[in-house]
Amino acid sequence: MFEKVRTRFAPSPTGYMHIGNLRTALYAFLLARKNNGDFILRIEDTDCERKVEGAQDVIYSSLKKAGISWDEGPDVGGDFGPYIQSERMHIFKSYALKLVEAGKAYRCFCSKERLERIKSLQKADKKPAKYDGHCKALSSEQVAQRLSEGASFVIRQKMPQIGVTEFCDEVFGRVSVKNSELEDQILIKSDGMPTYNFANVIDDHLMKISHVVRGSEYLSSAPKYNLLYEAFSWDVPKYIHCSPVMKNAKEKLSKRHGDETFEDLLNIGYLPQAVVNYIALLGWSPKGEREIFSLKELEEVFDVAGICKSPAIFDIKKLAAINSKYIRNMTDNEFLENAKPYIDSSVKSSVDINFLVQMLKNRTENFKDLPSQLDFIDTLPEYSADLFINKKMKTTKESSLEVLKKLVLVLKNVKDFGFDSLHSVVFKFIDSLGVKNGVVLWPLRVAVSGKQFTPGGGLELACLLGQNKTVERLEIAIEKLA
RNA sequence: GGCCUGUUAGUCAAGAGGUUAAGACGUCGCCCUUUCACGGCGGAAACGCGGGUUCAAUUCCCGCACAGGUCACCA
Repeated sequence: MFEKVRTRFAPSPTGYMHIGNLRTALYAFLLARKNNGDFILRIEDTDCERKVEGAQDVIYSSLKKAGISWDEGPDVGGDFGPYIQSERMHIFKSYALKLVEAGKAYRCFCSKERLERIKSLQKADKKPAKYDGHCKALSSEQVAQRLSEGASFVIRQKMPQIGVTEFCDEVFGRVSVKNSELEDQILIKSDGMPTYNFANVIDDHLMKISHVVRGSEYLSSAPKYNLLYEAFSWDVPKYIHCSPVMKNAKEKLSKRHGDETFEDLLNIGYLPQAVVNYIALLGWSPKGEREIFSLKELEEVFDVAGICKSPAIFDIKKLAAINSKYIRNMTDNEFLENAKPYIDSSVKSSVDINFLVQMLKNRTENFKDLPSQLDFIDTLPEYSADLFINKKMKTTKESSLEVLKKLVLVLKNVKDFGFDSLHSVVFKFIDSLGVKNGVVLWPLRVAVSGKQFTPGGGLELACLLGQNKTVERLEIAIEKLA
């Protein structure tokens, strides 16, 4: 049996990190960490057509951004290398030959034409397409004969004809398939290269992988894998199949259809840790009611038992909510550090940055939103006088005009334009009018910002802008309303 | 089409043979001596359908529907 928990992530280098893949990597990583095991990164780059320049670097950098570290991999080495599948090609054939010698696999000389013929016949018969085992019965003389003729061949695994193969998936439970459903799968292609399925089993065994975490699309081929392990008398790893991350009830999230990759999410302003936290929750749930977990905390809490069987639809609103929680949990300095570039990009005039941070921290969902939220500071945007109308506050253009006319006089005479002083002056003013706060504060906020939504209240904004700008903008509003 | 798998509110999800069927996001309403995108409180909203088994089923079993996956010398 396996001495140690060893999991792996085996992406092919596509040039981006798919959300579903990242989640698979996360689960594999967490499982290893939780059990003081090893997490291995193996690059499956045997699909030459799909090769993309620099794609391996994307894998490294994305995982690093996510905080996922690996104990063995192409860049860090390890005792079970090489960790790049294309460098392992010499390994596989000898294993297949062992199976042939043991009578558990055989050479198949069937032409592609013949295979296609039987397939189309089966299809016409509405039977599942399956290799008919034509070459299984070839005698060793016949095989030697064909070999000496230089005939090309593939190596196929002999599947049992009767019985069932079943296994227990950690997520899906018992899964069983009738052996008669199974095809004599190809292990080695006619060019001498292994098929993905075969290489995978060999690599996982050689790398002593104890738990295979992967997408549920492999669920129905898992019995085939098991039969391979059995043919070699190897320990079968535990399987953890994960249902896909969907964009809606019918379609998977996919880059090809324009859906966000991990990198895309970071580019539109989501914090890597928030994304990791969110996708951990997509298809897995912790015991209690807590939702916010750092990676370190996830390493402790993670439990395969919490993985859910059904597909999960990706909901960016939930991500946004989690992102804002992460922002709120930042210290003021962390917040400033992250927000500074965005603030600077739209605010050139000097403002009290600490005051601004206080205002923004609890209201920011995504740093990328900041420039458009703050652009009013430098220049008052064009706005419609209709903004002054608010049913709930019972403000109208007329009431706003009246209030602002009086308010501007009050504000002109305030000595100390600090928040506390301003607050007491304005509330005294509100008192003297005998109206609800909103009747004054709403028009103030609109006049000062020209916006419907702002990152703070009217008083805060006035304080931020300072006396001159505030008075100036109130006068503009009065003109507009008059 | 064969086979495998899944189905709790709009979404993520907890859950158990007997529960007022959690929680979160979203949504709606109310509150706020800091007005809106903050905060607080509250509301609406779910066990796909049909049969069994059982005193009792959403929970177990069987069908059906719907959805996904898989059936390559692709990975």
